Amino acid sequence: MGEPVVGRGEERVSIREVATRAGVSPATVSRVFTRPDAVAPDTRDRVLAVAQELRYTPHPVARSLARRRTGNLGIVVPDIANSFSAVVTKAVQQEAARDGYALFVSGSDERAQDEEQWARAMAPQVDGLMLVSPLMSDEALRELADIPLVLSNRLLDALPAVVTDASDAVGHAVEHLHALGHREIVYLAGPDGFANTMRLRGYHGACRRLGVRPRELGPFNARFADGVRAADLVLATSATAVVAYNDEVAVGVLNRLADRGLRVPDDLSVVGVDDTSLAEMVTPRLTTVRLPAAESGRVGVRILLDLIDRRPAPAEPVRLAAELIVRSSTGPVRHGE
Amino acid sequence: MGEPVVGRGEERVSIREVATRAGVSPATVSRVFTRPDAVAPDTRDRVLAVAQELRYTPHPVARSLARRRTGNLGIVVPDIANSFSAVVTKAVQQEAARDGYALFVSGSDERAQDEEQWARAMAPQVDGLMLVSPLMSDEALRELADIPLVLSNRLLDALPAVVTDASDAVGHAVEHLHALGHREIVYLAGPDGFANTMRLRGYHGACRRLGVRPRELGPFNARFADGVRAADLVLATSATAVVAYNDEVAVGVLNRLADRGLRVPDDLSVVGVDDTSLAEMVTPRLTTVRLPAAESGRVGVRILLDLIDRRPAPAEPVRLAAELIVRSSTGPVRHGE
DNA sequence: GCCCATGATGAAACCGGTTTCAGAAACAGT
DNA sequence: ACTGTTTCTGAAACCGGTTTCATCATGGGC
Repeated sequence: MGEPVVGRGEERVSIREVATRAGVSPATVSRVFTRPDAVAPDTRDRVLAVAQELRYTPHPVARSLARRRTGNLGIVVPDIANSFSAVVTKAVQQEAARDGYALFVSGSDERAQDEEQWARAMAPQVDGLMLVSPLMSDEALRELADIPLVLSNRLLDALPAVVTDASDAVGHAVEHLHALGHREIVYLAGPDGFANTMRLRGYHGACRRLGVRPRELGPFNARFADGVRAADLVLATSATAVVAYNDEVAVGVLNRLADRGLRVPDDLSVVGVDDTSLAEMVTPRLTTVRLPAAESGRVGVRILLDLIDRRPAPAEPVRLAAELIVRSSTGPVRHGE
Repeated sequence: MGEPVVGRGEERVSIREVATRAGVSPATVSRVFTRPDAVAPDTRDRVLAVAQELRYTPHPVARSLARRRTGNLGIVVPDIANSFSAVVTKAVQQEAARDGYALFVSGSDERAQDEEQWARAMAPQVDGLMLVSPLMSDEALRELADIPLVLSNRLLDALPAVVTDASDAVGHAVEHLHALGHREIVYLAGPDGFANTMRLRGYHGACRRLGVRPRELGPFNARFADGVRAADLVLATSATAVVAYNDEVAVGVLNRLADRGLRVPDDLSVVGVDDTSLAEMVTPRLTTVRLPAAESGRVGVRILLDLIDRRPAPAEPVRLAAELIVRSSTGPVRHGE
C-alpha cells in the first residue's frame, strides 16, 4: 500500500484562505500580487509572509478569467519537427518568455483543416496568435483576426505580417552562378504558396536581367526525398547549376549526386534556401540563402505584444531580407565535362 | 479612419445569453455542451440552434476553472530547435491532439534554473507535464510531481518515466566495429547525464566483453562544433573508429575529416547516436543508433493521460530499446594506412 | 481647529462556465 | 386513483481570482 507516486493538487490554497489568515480581505491579497504599492507596506509584508508560509501563488486560470488576459501566446507551424519551423518556434518561445508569456505550439502537418481547427482551439486561450505559412482560407484567417494575430509568410488584407523575403537573395544566387559561368540554371519548385512565389520571383527576375533562360522543375514537396528524386531529373537536362526550393531538397540533390559518383560543385553547382543548420553540416557545405527565421519569430512576437497592449503595430508587413551565403557547393562551371 | 485591422474579441457571447435567448437556464445550456443526452431532445435542439446562431462556444478558460481540468499538456525540452527534441515534441503534440489536448512547449536551453521556472509556471495551467532530460534538482522534481508528471530520460524514485535506452545498441555498435576489425574504438562523451551514462555503459560493457581497451574523450557539449573539434583529437590517437555521443557530434567529425582530406569509412569509421534525419542526409550516410524519439513522446503522453484519468500507470519506467542502423560511415579497418 | 484631498481597505459584483440539489412533471405499476 | 420512480430542469453555490466603488482614517493646508 505504497503512497501514490504522483499526487495531484493537494488542494490548492486560495486567495480567501490567505486573506483570512492574514486578517485582510481577498481584495487586499489580490492587490499585493498585482499592484503591491497600492497597499500599505506593513499589510503587504504580513500578507506576503502568510502567502509564503502557505506557499500560495495566484492561480493563473482564475486570473486569466478575471483579467481577460491569459499571459499565453500561440503558434501554429506547418511541421514542428521541421528545422525551419523549429527555429522560428524556439525564437518565439524565447522572445515570449522575456515578457512572461508561455507558448502553445501546434503543428498542422500541412493540413489546412487541422491548422484552422488548432488555431480556433487556441484562440480563446491565448492573448495572441502567430500563424506560420498558414494555408487555411482567407475567410478563416479573417475570422481568427478577432484576436491579435500575426501572419508569417503570408499576406492578407492589412493583417499584421512578417515575411522573410528570399526573392532578392535568390536573385543574388542566380547572379552568383552566372558569374561563375553557369548559363543553364534550373529551379526546383516547392509547394505552391508564398515562399515558393517569392523565390520564383527572384529567380525569374535575375534570369531575365542576365538573359538566362529560366527552367523550372517540380513542384516538389520540398523534403529530402524530393531532392533525391529531383537530382536525376536535373541530370537529365543540360543544366550545370540548380537552385532548390530549400536546403532539404538541395541536400537531397547532393546526396543523390554523391551516390551517382558526381562531384559538387565540379559537376553541378547546388544552392539551397533557408540556411538551416543542415547547410553547414553536409559535404560539401551548402551555398544557400539565409532566411532570418529566428528574427521573424522575434518580430512576430513583438508585433503581437504591441497589438495586445494596444500599441500601434506596423501598418505594412515587415519584410525581413534574406542573404546569400556562399559556401562550397557552388563553383565555376566546367565546360565539356 | 480605417477600421482597426485586428479586432479584439467582439465581446464573447456567454452562456447566460444563450440561455435567455433559448428560454432555458444556464445550467441547461451547460449540460447541452457537456452531457447532451442528459437533456430532452427538443430542448437540446433549441439550445443548439440558438448557440449556432450566436456562434456560441464554451469559453475554455472558464471551463478549466470550473472543471479543474484544463485540457492542456505541457512539455519542457532542453532545446526546441534541437532535432531530437523537436521530434519528441512533435510526437507529443500529435498524440495529445488525438485526445483533444493542446500543448504548452518550452525550452530550458540547458539551464536548470529556467527549466524549473517554466515547469512551475506551466504546472497550474496543464493537466500533465512531461519533462525531457530534465536537469533540475531531485527536490524540485518531486515537488512538481504534485500534478501528473512523466520524466523522459531521467529516473527518480518511482516517478513515471520513459527512457530511451541506448546502452545495448551502443554495445552492438562496438561489436559491429570490432567485427570489422577495429581494435581501437574511442567514445566521444557528451554532457553528464542519463543519456551519456547509458551510452557509456553500453560502450564499456562491449569493450570488456570483446577485450577492447575503452578510451574516452570529452565530455563535449554535443553540438556540431564539438564534433569538428573532437575529430582532430581523435586523429591524434591511434583510433580507427569512433562512437560519438550523438549524430550532431558524429557529423561534426565527418565534416572535419572531409576538410582534412580523410575518407570515411576508409580512414576512420564513425558511429552516431539518435538517428536524426541528419544521419541519412550526410555523406557518407551515418551508421547510428536509432533512438525511438517519437515513440518516447507518444508513450509519455499515454502515461500522462492514464495518470490524469486515474488509470494505473506503469510502475516501472518504460524502457524503449534502441537499434543500431548500419549505413556507410562504418567499414572494415584498413591496416597500415 | 476645520475642511478637503489622499491613501488604504473591504464588500460585492463579476469573469464564464459547472455541478449539486431539490422540485416538478411524466411515467409506470397495482 | 394513488404511490414510487425516473427524467428534466432551474436556483444557487462554486471554481479562484480581479476590480469598482464606497467607506474610513489620516494628514496637509490655511
